[in-house]
Amino acid sequence: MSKTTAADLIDRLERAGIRPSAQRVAIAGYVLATSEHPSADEVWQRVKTDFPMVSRATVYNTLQLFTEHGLLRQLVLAEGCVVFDPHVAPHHHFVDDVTGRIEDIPWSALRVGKVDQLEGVDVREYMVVVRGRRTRG
Amino acid sequence: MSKTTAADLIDRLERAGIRPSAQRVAIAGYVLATSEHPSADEVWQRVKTDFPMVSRATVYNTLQLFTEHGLLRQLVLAEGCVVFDPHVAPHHHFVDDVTGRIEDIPWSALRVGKVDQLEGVDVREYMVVVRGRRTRG
DNA sequence: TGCTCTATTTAGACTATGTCTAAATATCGG
DNA sequence: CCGATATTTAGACATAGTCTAAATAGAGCA
Ligand SMILES: [Mn+2]
Ligand SMILES: [Mn+2]
Ligand SMILES: [Zn+2]
Ligand SMILES: [Zn+2]
Repeated sequence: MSKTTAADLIDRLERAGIRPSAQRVAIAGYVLATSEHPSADEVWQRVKTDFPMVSRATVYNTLQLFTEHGLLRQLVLAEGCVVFDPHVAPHHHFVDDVTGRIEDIPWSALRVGKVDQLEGVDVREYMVVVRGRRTRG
Repeated sequence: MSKTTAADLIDRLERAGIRPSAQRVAIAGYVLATSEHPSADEVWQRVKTDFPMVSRATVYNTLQLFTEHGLLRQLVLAEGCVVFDPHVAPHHHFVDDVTGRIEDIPWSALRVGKVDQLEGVDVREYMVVVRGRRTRG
């Protein structure tokens, strides 16, 4: 039953090399503990209930700061930002960190196992998303 | 060397149950042949070079129509639409089709093979993205 | 303590992009 | 051709990410 106290949060921010301002502690109190995978604006809405005067820019900047210091990851999974792919058969994707370009990986080029053993889900589709850099090729 | 002709495109649209208006054929001529994984606005910009008067609404509606008829897939992979995850260790994700909720799948729950055999890429990270519905559980 | 420099926060403008509407246009069946 | 339907259009609207200049808060030092 270890509840995350303000002192715990301050400690964590300081160990990450981040000065623990009141705003940053409030943001950390939500976003470092959630399992909700919130968008930046969702974090803003949520933090405002405890800290009404926090600005949108502070929340965005703080999330970026936490990410740079390894306390958060950014996942490109939010609905509403889609790209279109005329290749409708199952395949995987590679996203180039440098250019942002999305490339196809043939289904047979990777092997994914144990998907059918997932509990409590009715799987419609799945794919591997690989991120990195292109080398010579 | 089979170039996609307008007649081919019209045929494909008709077989999909879509009336082949001039705008739809112009949009199809780009988006059904590309390997670029474009966003809707990128499709709009591109199609406008050949068909300057096409409206944004038509492009968005047409992409939706093509998707509903199985000619396109929508991929949630575009940079700029991120969610934040305090769980920074490698893991996979399940996205609920009904609620949009993103849930963690432990790294050990799935098995991914042959990633190290990908040619021409320096892999920084990868994950499986599973989409579907929650059942009882 | 009070001063000065720096880090941080703020409001709000700005941009980009997805959505919606009502009117105009094109196409179809008869 | 005519009336009905399908499609397209311009532009308003909404949402969310970015940027800026000014205000505030905090740290280091006299
Ligand atoms: Mn998590
Ligand atoms: Mn493709
Ligand atoms: Zn693809
Ligand atoms: Zn996660």
